[in-house]
Amino acid sequence: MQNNADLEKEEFKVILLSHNQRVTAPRLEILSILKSNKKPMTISQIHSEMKDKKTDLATVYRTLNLFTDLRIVSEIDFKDEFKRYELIFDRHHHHHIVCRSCGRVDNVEACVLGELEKMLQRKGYTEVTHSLEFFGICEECRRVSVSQNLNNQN
Amino acid sequence: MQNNADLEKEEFKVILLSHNQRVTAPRLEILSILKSNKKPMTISQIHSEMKDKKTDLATVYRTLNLFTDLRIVSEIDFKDEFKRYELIFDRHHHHHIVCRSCGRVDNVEACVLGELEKMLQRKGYTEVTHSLEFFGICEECRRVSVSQNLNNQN
DNA sequence: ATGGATGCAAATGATTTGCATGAAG
DNA sequence: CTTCATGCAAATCATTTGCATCCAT
Repeated sequence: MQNNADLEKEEFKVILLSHNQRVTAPRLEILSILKSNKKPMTISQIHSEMKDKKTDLATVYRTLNLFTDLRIVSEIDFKDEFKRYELIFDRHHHHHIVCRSCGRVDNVEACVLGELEKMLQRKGYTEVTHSLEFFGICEECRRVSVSQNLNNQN
Repeated sequence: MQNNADLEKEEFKVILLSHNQRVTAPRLEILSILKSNKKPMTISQIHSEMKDKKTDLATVYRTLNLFTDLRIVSEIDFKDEFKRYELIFDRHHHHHIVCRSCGRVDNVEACVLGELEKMLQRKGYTEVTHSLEFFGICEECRRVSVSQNLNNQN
């Protein structure tokens, strides 16, 4: 009888093999970390969550670049200095909203861009994709900043 | 009688002064370059278009960071290694589509995200903005690649 | 005058790369 | 056994920063 970890490992093997890629320990562990985290992760977050501490940062970079090319992950830009990565398979298309103050990330499930993409295809573009991120101040940060302003009034 | 260049210079002075910023030659020239180019530009594109060849790259970086903070320009990510910048004032809100093959950039005037932003505000987020870029293969690149495939068939 | 902007040079830091070794198929 | 992935170290390259000087106000 297989446990969850084994099942997951089988799933990841299938993914790698179906892309004609070798199954290696770092690749499996990176996929597992991405799967258990529900939010886009930076390279160094991924690296520091690895149990296998001898895996080099360069391997993590190479692996995520590979996965991006294979479209196993998508590369996400939150307008800071780090690229972030998120699994594509097993999650439906969605976007994010990032709090400009605390960095909190929520998913935005709705996507209304199908019409725009169709319009672009009518203009001659093919293989149209898009990258969309929202930025704002989350409720908690707004509360904190309001109470700070009150404190400064005395 | 003022010519166009003088008028433009006056416009840029007003912008800088209204943000309590000093009017300097590099700042005026960078604004002018951004205005005459209708597409987002990289730092090094901006720098190489400057007539004043003694302006340092560091100054261009500092100026664009300043303009971004002041929301005079917006910083745009085309998922390559360079940040790009575009004037905000005097152009209405729009997005871009970038050809993944030749890099050609077109404006996408329609924006259908007002509803989504309202939904996010109902969820507690304030000061909501978004970044949206499209990627695809433009008609010309598709034609080239089709004819290349034909050539390879003989 | 004087605080801020610039040029110059050096530092920073994320990302990439060359190469020898080890592991996957 | 042969191709490809990895570890390690060094290189790369966009971007930032320290500092002396210059200039806008």
